[in-house]
Amino acid sequence: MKNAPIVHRTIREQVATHLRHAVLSGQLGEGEMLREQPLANRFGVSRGPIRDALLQLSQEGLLVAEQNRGVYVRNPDPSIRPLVVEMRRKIEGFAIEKLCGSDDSKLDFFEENLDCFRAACQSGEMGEVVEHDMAFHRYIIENGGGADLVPVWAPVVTHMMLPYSRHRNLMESYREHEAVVAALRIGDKE
Amino acid sequence: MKNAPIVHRTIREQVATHLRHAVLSGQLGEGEMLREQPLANRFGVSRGPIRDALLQLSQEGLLVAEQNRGVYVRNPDPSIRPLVVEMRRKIEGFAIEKLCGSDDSKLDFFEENLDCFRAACQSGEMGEVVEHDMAFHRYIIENGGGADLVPVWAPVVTHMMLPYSRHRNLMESYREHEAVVAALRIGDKE
DNA sequence: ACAATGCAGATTGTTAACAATTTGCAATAG
DNA sequence: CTATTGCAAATTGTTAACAATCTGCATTGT
Repeated sequence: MKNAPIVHRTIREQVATHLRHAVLSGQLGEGEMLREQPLANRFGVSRGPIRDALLQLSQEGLLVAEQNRGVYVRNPDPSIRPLVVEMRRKIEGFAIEKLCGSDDSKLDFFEENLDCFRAACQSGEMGEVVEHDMAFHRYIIENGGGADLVPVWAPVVTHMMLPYSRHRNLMESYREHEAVVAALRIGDKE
Repeated sequence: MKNAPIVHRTIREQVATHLRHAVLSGQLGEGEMLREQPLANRFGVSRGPIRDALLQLSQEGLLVAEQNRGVYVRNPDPSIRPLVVEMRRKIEGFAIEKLCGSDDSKLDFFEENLDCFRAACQSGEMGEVVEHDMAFHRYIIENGGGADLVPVWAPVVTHMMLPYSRHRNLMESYREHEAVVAALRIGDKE
């Protein structure tokens, strides 16, 4: 019997992805404080899983946690951006290369994701855009690089997407994804 | 009035650094399970901070957490090692470069750290070795790259140090540190 | 004999109460 | 009037009990 895709995620994961989307889609401004109790009330859970989610997002570099003082949205330092951009290219290039000689069934995911991503970009729903954009890159890493590459990749892509949540040409991002998928189809290594 | 260096660290941090040293110094073998209650008893605290520490170390890539099944020491995938090595070089090179034209008072730290590191290498106390090795690299990142670079760097250096905790020439590592400090003294960029 | 089912134990996930720390403001001394 | 001290409220850190989930093994039915 085949397992359906996981439905039972832990509360921590649900809160973490929700907050991640909220920050990357610009619903939460830079420097904005995130208090535990209000978040717990808002999600209808206790503070425990909220704390876990905030700790996780702090580790990813999306938030900054100060001891006994709370957590706020990171204001990214632009000076390290060139380094981060180069690292993202290196990591995803590494994963894509390994993905080339791979099963064609993988392409099905990309086709579907591309459709969703384009629709989201056109509608301008930033929450949806972030959702499918992250899913696209994450799929490349998990299937090409393996589980060990995920912890290395996560903070990099987080820092990449942080400052561009606002002023960013959505359709341009879409064309980049499109180009990657096209290259994968013909097995190119570019 | 001047604040003394922080003495009040949170339990989560203490547990996290302790476990990190335990894994990197080889006291915990690959694949070994880490149960929450036994750890809580061992440290004389409750499960809460232990859970936080395990989550943090999982995010760093040192441990692997499976839902409702526990946490174990990661068995690093050697195939991604070349990529990780290159990333570490890029990151630390970036930070060291920015550290070059910097205050000479910074050198004091390196001198002292170098002494401690050499002593630890000679005595063979792996716990101490890991302690000062990590402190050396972390100081470079925090002072050269800024707080924003830490989340990106942490998983990389973790994955770097994981497989080499055992078969690794300690004195060779020491000479590398020595060379870096010597280069910093004359302001070299290498 | 063999596979499916169903407990019991162990383990993680969640909750709510409690403790410790920080912060802003008011009272007070200089 | 200014600076310092000392609460009081808000907030995070910790704890212990409770709930949900997984694992292994015995039982059962075929």
